[in-house]
Amino acid sequence: MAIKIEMLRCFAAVAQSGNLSDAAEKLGRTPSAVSMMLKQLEDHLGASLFESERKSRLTALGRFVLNEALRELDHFERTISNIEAYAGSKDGFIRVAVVPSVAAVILPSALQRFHNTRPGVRIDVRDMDSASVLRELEKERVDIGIASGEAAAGIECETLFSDAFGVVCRADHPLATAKEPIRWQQLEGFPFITNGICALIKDEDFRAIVEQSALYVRNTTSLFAMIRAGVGITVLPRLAVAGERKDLRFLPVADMSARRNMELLRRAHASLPPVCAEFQQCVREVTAEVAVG
Amino acid sequence: MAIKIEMLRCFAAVAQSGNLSDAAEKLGRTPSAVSMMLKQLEDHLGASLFESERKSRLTALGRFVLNEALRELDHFERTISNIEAYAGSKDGFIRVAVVPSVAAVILPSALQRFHNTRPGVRIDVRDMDSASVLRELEKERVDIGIASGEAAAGIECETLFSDAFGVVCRADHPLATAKEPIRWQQLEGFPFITNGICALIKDEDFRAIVEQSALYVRNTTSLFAMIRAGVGITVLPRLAVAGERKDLRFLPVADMSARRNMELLRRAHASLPPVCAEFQQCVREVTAEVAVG
DNA sequence: AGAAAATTTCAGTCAGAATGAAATTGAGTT
DNA sequence: AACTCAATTTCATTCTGACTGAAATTTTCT
Repeated sequence: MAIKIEMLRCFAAVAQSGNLSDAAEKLGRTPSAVSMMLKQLEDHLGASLFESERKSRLTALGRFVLNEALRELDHFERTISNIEAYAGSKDGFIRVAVVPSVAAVILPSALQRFHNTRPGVRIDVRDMDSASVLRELEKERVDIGIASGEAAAGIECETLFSDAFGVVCRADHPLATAKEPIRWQQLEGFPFITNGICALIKDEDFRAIVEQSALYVRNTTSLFAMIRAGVGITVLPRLAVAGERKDLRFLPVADMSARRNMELLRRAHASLPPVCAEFQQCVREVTAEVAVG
Repeated sequence: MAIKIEMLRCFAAVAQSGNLSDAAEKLGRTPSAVSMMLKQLEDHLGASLFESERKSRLTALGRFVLNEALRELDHFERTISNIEAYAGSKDGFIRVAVVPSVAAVILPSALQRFHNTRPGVRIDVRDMDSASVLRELEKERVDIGIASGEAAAGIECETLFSDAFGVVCRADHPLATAKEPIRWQQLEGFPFITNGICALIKDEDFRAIVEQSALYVRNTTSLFAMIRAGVGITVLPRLAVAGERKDLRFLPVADMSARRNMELLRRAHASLPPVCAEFQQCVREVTAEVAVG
């Protein structure tokens, strides 16, 4: 029997819960059903996925398969929800990919404004990093993107606003009391947490700071958690720190070139429905009102 | 009933063959089975996928679903073959993503050499553009990449060779007889076909040429076909033109900065099996022997 | 309108997956 | 080492839902 998606779902559930009965519960099946399906998969592959009979500890193959399976299940689920969303929308359907900070600060108002004039149009918003926004746009998985970074061929872009980088630290950090904009050299000696957006700053004094950093954190939530915990400081655009202002400080920096441009992106030559243009207009208006940058 | 992958496969087959009975044949099912499955899908979505009863002409929803379905089916198939390849390899398993020119020129010898010392190791090679190589590497879908372009955070790179850009045209093109390296301004007035790699050349004289170009072609095969047909000329790295030399000319250019570096890429901190290192060594050796750049 | 082809409907069949009980295995305990 | 308890596997049975083939319907072409 060929591998089926149900087998992957089943295996993933077991691998993640670490035992068979919990997985069975999660899947809404009896343990025996899960056991048989797992056996089928192992028979097909001709090797075992777990180290022992008790289903904790994966083999190397198991880890590999789990990785692939999770990816495939996620892809499948996104495909289905994309299709269902499109089918369920009578008056139009717009898919938007944005970076988290825009999703948090700009989009809520833009969505509300758009919804007032066009209540029937369905909008799918996904947040991801800038590179992924570009990619999803190229692959025609979304209609509109908002991200920083240069547009690739075949992508039109229009600058929405420009956002200055600054130092992010706890309120009780020595730098927090600085009266002047921070120079990169001042960061020297303080534990620094590098993040994905740091790659945009080319200044060599700053690169030196990044070089010395021992920590690289992708996820913004854990990044803030670490700063709160006093693990170190980081550098982010102002917009990314909006909403975290209570216990954290955003300190302007002297390097005026440390900015990112946020671009409104769409595929060139794509024939988007007219509502798409209206939605973009909402985004522009809200951006102007929020008056960032 | 929820959407299942079989429904997508079924729909894609019908949409692509344009009629139900051929699709049924292709799927190894009877037409009635296919019809029922299709009906299930349409019922679930609450809208029809085809314009008329005869299954040619898709609705807008149909086109959208076909797009998504093909993507998903491809993704699924790749997941399965990845898993089966890993499971079927006793002595190791290496996944490589490379740009087409390297796949054609460097990899064959490198694979052969590696296979001589390590016959049991399975290697999966996929060719794609540079951006996709990076992406596949980041997503842990491949272990090793060969591509041009700057490495993102978390990716180690090592320059393999440097490849000069040149003008590609038919043997009977006026420029083909030039004795001197071509200057970008000389391209003015000739129909120019832009391609994906052109984005790497920043020279503003060249950018002006690209601006005026009315054609953008991604696929290398059709790019060569168009040049052969006399539609226009283009600019490519030397290696990408290797093997097409019979009827096409590769003309060196005066702009010495027009080069791309080909990098050997791997995830930093990834614990790759030792055979991976051996394979990389084969690539380095073959590169040195072919002595490109 | 009529013939031919394609598609849908319907009832019956069949395959494969799920169940529940019983057997087996594994980990921890005395 | 024997025992206990829980987890897992096996097995026979049941059940679900997908497939088939024939008949009905619809569409297209003449």
